[in-house]
Amino acid sequence: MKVSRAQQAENREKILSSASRLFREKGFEAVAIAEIMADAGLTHGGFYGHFPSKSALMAEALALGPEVPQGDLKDVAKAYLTAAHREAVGRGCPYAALGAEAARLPAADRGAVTARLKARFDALSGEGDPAKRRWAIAGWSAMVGALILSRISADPALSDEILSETRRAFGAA
Amino acid sequence: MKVSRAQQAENREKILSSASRLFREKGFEAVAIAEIMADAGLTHGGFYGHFPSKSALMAEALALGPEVPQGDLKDVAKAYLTAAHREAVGRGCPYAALGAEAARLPAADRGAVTARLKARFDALSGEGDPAKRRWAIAGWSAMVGALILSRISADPALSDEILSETRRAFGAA
DNA sequence: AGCAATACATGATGGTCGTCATTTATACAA
DNA sequence: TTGTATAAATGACGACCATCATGTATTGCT
Repeated sequence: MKVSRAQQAENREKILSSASRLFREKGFEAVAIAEIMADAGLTHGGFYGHFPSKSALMAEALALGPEVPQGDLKDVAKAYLTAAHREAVGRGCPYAALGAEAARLPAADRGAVTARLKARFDALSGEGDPAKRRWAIAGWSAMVGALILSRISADPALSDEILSETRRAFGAA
Repeated sequence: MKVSRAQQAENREKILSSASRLFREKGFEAVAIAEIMADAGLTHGGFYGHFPSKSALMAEALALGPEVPQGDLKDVAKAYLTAAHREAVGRGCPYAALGAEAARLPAADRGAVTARLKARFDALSGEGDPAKRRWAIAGWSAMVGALILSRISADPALSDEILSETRRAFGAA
């Protein structure tokens, strides 16, 4: 059964957002296409009318995710390094949830993520200020790393400490 | 065919080290038990004599990996944030290669990694010096994050920049 | 209004995987 | 030396998955 053009576009977006969330929650290999389609309210057969492969879907889903936060590093740290973000894997940072799996994608499929990454560094860097750019890169790395490590720790105290101490390293209480 | 006690222990270690490398290279779900066993020079059937499940193997394999590097943060950064480390995923840092997947393990299976993580922070922290501990946590987070982000980038220049700028943020040329 | 295009549903296929039951051959104890 | 415990090999099972072929109903054009 055919659907309207508008409905088709809507379905594509729904597939993409379902995939993005499920991939972050369970990992790329652990999610089946049928599961994504069901989550989007469709059946598995229609998938290949929207995307050429599961990897292509992953490549697009990776470049989704929350908008680049506004403000300087300190503000970003205060919003990013929270227990709520640690818990909400499915709605959180794609680099922290899927970074290692993104790195395993063939280089040809990593163009979109790379562009997003570049844009984020540019947004956090000053115009032509090398020192500021350096701290943007090292600082953003610290946030992603801290979130991942805090998620690994089975000890809640250590997990909290990783978040709070990294926050304080940015001068954010 | 039964083997000697020594041979059995040796086999177990071989399974563990093969698993550790393959998991880092390809991810947890992408590696089959038969593949691990073949890499260890055995067949798949013997696996469950050594480990109760694939997850249990993952939990043990995660706590393996390179020794905690000696020296202060600057020295660690110089050794950790290199192109060679970025390329050698299978022989590199388990947190950077498997961090997100480790976080998805049930808490009961994360005890060993958590202990390793704690030990690393303690090794990098001064004795009872809160400021030093803060920088150990934030600094180690930055290294793990930078390595992951540099592996995501499909643009070699950006990938190199992430490593070198983060290195310089530690005062390491 | 009628028809051709097509988006999604249904169903199938070939392959893979984790796990377990059974067999085989060897180590170790008696 | 002989018998038994057992580590690993072989093989099987049920489930699941990515992808594709075909059916079907609805859209959008003429």
